[in-house]
Amino acid sequence: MDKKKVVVGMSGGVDSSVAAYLLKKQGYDVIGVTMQIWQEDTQAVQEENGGCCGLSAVEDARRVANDLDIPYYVMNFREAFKEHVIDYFVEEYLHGKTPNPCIACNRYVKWESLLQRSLAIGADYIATGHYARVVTLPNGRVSLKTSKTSAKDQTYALYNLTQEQLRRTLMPVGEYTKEEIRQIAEEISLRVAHKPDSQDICFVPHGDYASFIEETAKVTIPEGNFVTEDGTIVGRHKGITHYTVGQRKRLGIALGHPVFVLEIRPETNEVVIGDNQDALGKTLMANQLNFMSIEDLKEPRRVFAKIRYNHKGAWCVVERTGPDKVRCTFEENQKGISPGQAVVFYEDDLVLGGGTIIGTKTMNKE
RNA sequence: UGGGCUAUCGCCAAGCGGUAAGGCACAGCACUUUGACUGCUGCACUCGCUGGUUCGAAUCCAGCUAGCCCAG
Repeated sequence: MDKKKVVVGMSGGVDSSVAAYLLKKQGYDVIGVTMQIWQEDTQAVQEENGGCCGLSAVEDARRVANDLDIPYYVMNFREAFKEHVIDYFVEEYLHGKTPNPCIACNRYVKWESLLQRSLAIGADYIATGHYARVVTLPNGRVSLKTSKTSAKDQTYALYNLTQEQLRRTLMPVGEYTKEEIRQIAEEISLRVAHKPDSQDICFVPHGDYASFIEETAKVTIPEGNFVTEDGTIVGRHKGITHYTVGQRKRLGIALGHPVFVLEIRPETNEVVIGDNQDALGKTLMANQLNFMSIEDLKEPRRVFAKIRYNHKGAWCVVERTGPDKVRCTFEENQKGISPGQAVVFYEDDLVLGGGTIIGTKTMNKE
């Protein structure tokens, strides 16, 4: 009667399935929900995951919910997803940036649309199968703590959640390792126990995101020149959307030594390349800030920062340089600081906050 | 059409008589809820062509072909 009600976002995968199980076991009134985000109606029931079972995300989730004996619904979030994730993704690439759609999806779809609708049906919380831990700090702030093992930690993709969102969030999976989660799944005989982890951009199934952008934006991305920093033309590129700062492979130019993308210039349709040394940098600027463990950044702080999902992290000093702008100065050179990607700051195992990379020092001529 | 030089994987490039290094590019795999990075594996039964010398040649010799350079 006084049980807290929680909506669990179920993808049909192992993690969210176990999350639902754990919450039920913990005494919550659990409701399973699968979000329809990009799949066509007809595809939704045909989309395959892995070679043998061929069950759709919805089918898997529905069956798990049935096995766990919890109510289950499918909610349509295609509109929000298109606006906040797909359109954003396409726009960023067209402007020579490198977006992270997962972060946008978390912030605006899962924790905005899903949360709202969950609250509307009387839920107290929403929960997901993310490997992260929600913690309330002595200062009253709610933040994220890295998951039990750094081997599988997803706090990076969640740095953008607001205090209000975090207060309504449960992430039971963060207390376990991936192996433990799979083991639990096996113990309770979940049929998805051995389903492979998801990867790649979910709405671009075959990895060809450049074609996806052209189709979605209904534009043809023009070819252009590869140039070196001094302006020498060294080759032709397939269109700026095919590249990202720090990229080495698939450039198609043989200079006898490895070369990397240094910069993408949408104005001139040029992609600047250089050698390994040129690809390193110690400084980045970021905006669209969000703080978690602290309310605001007033003084420079030495923090551990990640500049991409799988970055091992690096020490830097972050300091405010504007109303919504910080500069981050690393102690060691970093490779592939890409505008559009997120930089997330950590203090010990707590997420301090983060922002969106807008450029490096050299690019801003500072 | 006098002289000189060079012709080895898509590109660059080792090799100098003993049975084809390496880098780039490319492909596959691993890693990965983004793009990348990174790691591993694969990638010339053949060295411009034709002969010759030799037990044995990409490596020496001759001719041919092509390109480059210097002279005209």
